[in-house]
Formats: sequence, structure tokens, C-alpha cells
Amino acid sequence: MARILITSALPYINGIKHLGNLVGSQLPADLYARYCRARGHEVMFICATDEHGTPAELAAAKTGQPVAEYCAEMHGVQAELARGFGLSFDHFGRSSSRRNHALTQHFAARLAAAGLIEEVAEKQVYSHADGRFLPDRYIEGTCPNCGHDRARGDQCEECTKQLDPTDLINPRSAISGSTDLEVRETKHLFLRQSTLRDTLDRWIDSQRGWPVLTTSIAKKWLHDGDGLQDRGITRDLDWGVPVQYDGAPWQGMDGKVFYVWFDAPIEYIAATAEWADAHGLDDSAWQRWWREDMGAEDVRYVQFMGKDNVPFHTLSFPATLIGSDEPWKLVDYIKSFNYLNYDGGQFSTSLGRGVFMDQALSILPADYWRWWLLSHAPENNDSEFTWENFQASVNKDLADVLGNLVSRVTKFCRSKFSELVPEGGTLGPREDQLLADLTTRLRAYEQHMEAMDVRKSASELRALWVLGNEYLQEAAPWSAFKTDPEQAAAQIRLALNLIRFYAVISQPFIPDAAARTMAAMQSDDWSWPDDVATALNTLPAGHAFTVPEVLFAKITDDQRTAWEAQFSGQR
RNA sequence: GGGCCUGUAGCUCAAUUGGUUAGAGCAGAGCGCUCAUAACGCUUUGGUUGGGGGUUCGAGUCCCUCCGGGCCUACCA
Repeated sequence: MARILITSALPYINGIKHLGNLVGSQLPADLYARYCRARGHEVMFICATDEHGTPAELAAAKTGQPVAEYCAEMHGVQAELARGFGLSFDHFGRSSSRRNHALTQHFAARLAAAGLIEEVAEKQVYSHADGRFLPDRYIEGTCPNCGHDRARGDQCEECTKQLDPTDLINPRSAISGSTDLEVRETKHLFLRQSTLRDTLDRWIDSQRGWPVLTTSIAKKWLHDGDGLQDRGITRDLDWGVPVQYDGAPWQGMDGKVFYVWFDAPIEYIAATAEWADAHGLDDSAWQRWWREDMGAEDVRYVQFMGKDNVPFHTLSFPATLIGSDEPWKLVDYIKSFNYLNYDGGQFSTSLGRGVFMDQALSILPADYWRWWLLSHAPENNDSEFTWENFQASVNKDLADVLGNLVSRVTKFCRSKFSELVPEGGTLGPREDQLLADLTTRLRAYEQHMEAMDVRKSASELRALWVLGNEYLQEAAPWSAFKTDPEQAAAQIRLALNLIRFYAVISQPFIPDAAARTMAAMQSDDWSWPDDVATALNTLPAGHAFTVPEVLFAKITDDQRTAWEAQFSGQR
């Protein structure tokens, strides 16, 4: 039994996430967490909402709520949706928690003590009308290069030229439209991560088997141009972790907060502390996951994230942990994902294009989404959601191959025998062959799951389901029943056990259907089938079961067409 | 501009890292079965691996070049 720490990239607080966000981090992390638990490992699966930053403040302002209230509400919404999708977090925390405030300030102090914090005076654009400093992208104006009149302060989207806000002609606030802007000097803290470049480089080199996507992004940032740049880790905002606090090793930072990308990863640790608090445990309970001097030396730590998050997890966060000069647990494996597109374009929150988590659950059960998203996870490339593909995959895989198998076996048994596992008969070479095939494929499935090869795991699982249909076709208990009912009884007894077996191994992908199946088999034996023959003897003759409701209703053409229209944009 | 990823059957993807005749699922065609959600099984059609050139006994895989798609480029998170 191993101890496995799993974190999913934190979903940002400003709204409901779409399916692309879900499949890029939380969902595959959940798959892995469920699998590890099923194998008997001790798992700590952590996620949280990322609540700080300008977008959160603006989103709150839009609703007219105080930002703290807005975040609390949205956290509740996201937590509910996570439950709806069956995301089995041990704790779903908040980066605005007291724990994160304390830890973020702790790390900042440690980094300062190690000489890794530098005060830098910068010039930034201040908007009088908005009463705030504006991040570059929140300043709009005319591009000096191509004349596009909606160029942003960081880059012109029309000609892709990178800009400085002061380059813009007729700059204005993207928030209010105000042109009453002023360049002001403001003091910020920088993390001197450039001094850790070689350390980080060696650390990344020492990792084996990380996805190319992960290492290539990290290497780019380490070696591109002048190499790894120092980063500002504070901002002129109200909502966040205060930079000036009791015991802070600097002065004059009042009214500033730490930048989200400094405090968000620290929330992985803080959320584990929140978990301990929520369970009435003391600090040692979370420290044994995070401190190598307090029991975390045998922990394997795996992170899941979309590719946009890679630089922060390969460089900034490790720099924070290493720079603290305390024995914090570093990540062992970073599983990163490409993007999921929607029907020929990108998901768009602003245009309401694509399917969002709340909408998804309102039209179909979570398992449908989980199965499609995971079996099409964008591991090697960006992938694409189309309704046609969704309908075809879900109907074939879930309804026909798995759902119908459960249906045909249980109904056959009910009509020819009873709602009890039938007794009598013996198993023969055909059954031995099935056990051998199941074992081979199950071992392959386990290997893919352990390697976090999501798509391959899905296709192997599906192949395991297919073995059941192949066996039934060959054994043909409906024929055997006419001449040798005992033979049919033995076959169906095996098939009923196979259904429970499928519930166990499918649970990481489709937990709801697995639970319903297990309930129908009137069992609660979720133990992993280390030995297939033993697993297929779990339900003895005479054991009662029920015929479950249709496990997966098919998606009709009418539904597909309607949804296609409904989600095409303009939410 | 620079960097990275990518292009394989109508569609979605594999191919043990250079090794026999490029494989699966879906869709299509044919046959079988009748327990089942018109479900299942078997067989089968379908490929100049984006184009061109090169290295090699051997290239989907390595190199060059051209074409297409995507991402990143540090103040969105």
C-alpha cells in the first residue's frame, strides 16, 4: 500500500467551468484518485477554488456583491457541481482560507530570509475612474503596429504583436472605458527564481517519464532568451493575502496582496490543512502529506493540470518550496493535458459557446460526460467535442456494450430461473478461456491506469466489457437452457458475477452506474479483483439480485439536434 | 518573429521508441443469433502514414524542405 497525494489545478472562481476545464484537470485527477483508492492505497485528493485576482474582483463587481460574498457563493456553486460530477475530493478548499493566508505569508517570510525576495519599484497604469491599477490586458487602445482599435495592453490580438500598455494609442480602461489613466510608480515584491534556475533545471532533468508537454514547456521557460525571469508576486489589489502582516520582513506594502500565482499553489498545502481542520485533526495529520521531515518521505505526489498551468507548477511553485529551505514535498509526476475544443472552435465563456458544467448535468447524468470526456481526453493533442461523436460513443459504449450486457443477463436469469443466482452445473474450457482473457486485459488496464494513460485505460476497460458479450454469444445460455439447464445455470452464475466484477473495475470512470449495478447485485464487495477467478465466485448460488433500471438510456437524434442548437453560442 | 506539439482508413485514435504484410473502435457491407436498451457475435470493404527529397539492409518513426492545424511566448488565470 502506497500513499498518494493528488492535486487538481484549482478552478478559478469567476464562474462555472466548461467541459474543457473539467477534462483538463479535475476529472482525470478524480479517475486516478478513485483508481488508487480502489487498489487499496491511501489517497489524499485535494482541490480548491482559486479566488484571488482582478477577474474575481470584477466578476463580483458585476453582480454588485462584495467580493468575499461573491466568492463564497461561487465556491458553493462549484462545490455542488463537483459533487454532481462525482469528483471525490478529500477536501475542496478555498484559496481565500485562513490557512492559505497563514501559509502564503509563511512562505514569503521564508523566501525573504533566504534572500530570494527583492523589492522592485515598477511603473503601472492606474485608472482613476476604476480606482485601481490595471493589469496590462485590461487596458485597451489602438495598436501602434496595425491600427486595430481594440488592442490589449499585453498584445494586439489582430496582428499578434506584443505590446507594452504605454505603446497603445488612446489607451482606455477595458473595465470602464475611462481614458483618465495615469502611469504611477508602485513597489512590488519579486521572487528571485532566476537564482534557482540551475536547481530547477537539474530537478526537471532528474524526473523520468514526464509528459513531453510538461517538460518542453518547463525547458522553454528555463532557457528561452535570458532564461528564467524573476516574477512579481504581489499586486495592488484589496482582495487576497495581505503582503503587509505581523512579522513581515518588509515595510510599506500596505494595501497590496500576493499575486494569485504565488498563493494558489500554496493552497494545495493549505487545503490539506483545511481538511485536517474540518475533521478535527491536528497539524500532524496534514503535515504527514507535505513535510518530508514529518512523515511525507514515502508520499508519491501527482499533479493534474491543463497545459496553461505548467509553468507555475514546474517552476514557480517548486521555486517557492525549494527556496523556503524547508523539507516540503515536491511533485513527483505532472500530468498535463491539451485543450478540448467545441465543435470546430474553442469553448468560450464569454460567448456561452460550448457546454458548461451546470448545463451538462441538467441534460444528462454525470457518467455520460465522464465516460466521453475521459475516453477522449486531450492527452497528445487538442481534441474536439462534437455532439455526433458524443452521441455515437456514449450510445455504443455505455448503452449497447455495457448497459445492454447487464440487462440481457439479469433479465434472462429472471425469466428462466429467478432473481437468485442459479445453482448447479460446472464450468468448462470456454469459461477458463474467458478468465484468462479477462486476466490479461485487466492487467493491461491496471498498467494503463497506473501510468495515467487515460484514453488507453478507457479503451481497455471497454474491451473488458466486450469480452462479456463475446462469452455470452459463444456460450449461448438461451440455447443451453433448452437441453441442459444446469449448464445454462453455471453460465449465468458466471455472467452475474461478471456484472459485479464490471462494477468494481468501471467505478473510477462511471461511479454512479457502478454503484447502481452493485446495488442491483445486492453486494457491497468492492474489493479489487487481484485474482479474476476468485472475483467471479463472489456471488454464490442462491444470492438474491434485482434487475436494474436501464443503466444508460440512449441519446436520441432529436435530443442531439436540439442540444446542438442550444449550445452553439449566446448562452 | 521565436519555441513546442501535431498531420496515419469517411470519423476518433494506436503502432512495444528504426524492424516482417501500418492496427483498434465507430460508421459502411455481408452473415449469424434471438437472452437483451433494434441490442450482441462473426466476417469484411476501406491507407502512396499531408507533399517532395534524403539517411539506412530497413522509415509512420530519424534529417531537410514545403503545405496545413494547434498551443505557448512570462501582467488572464
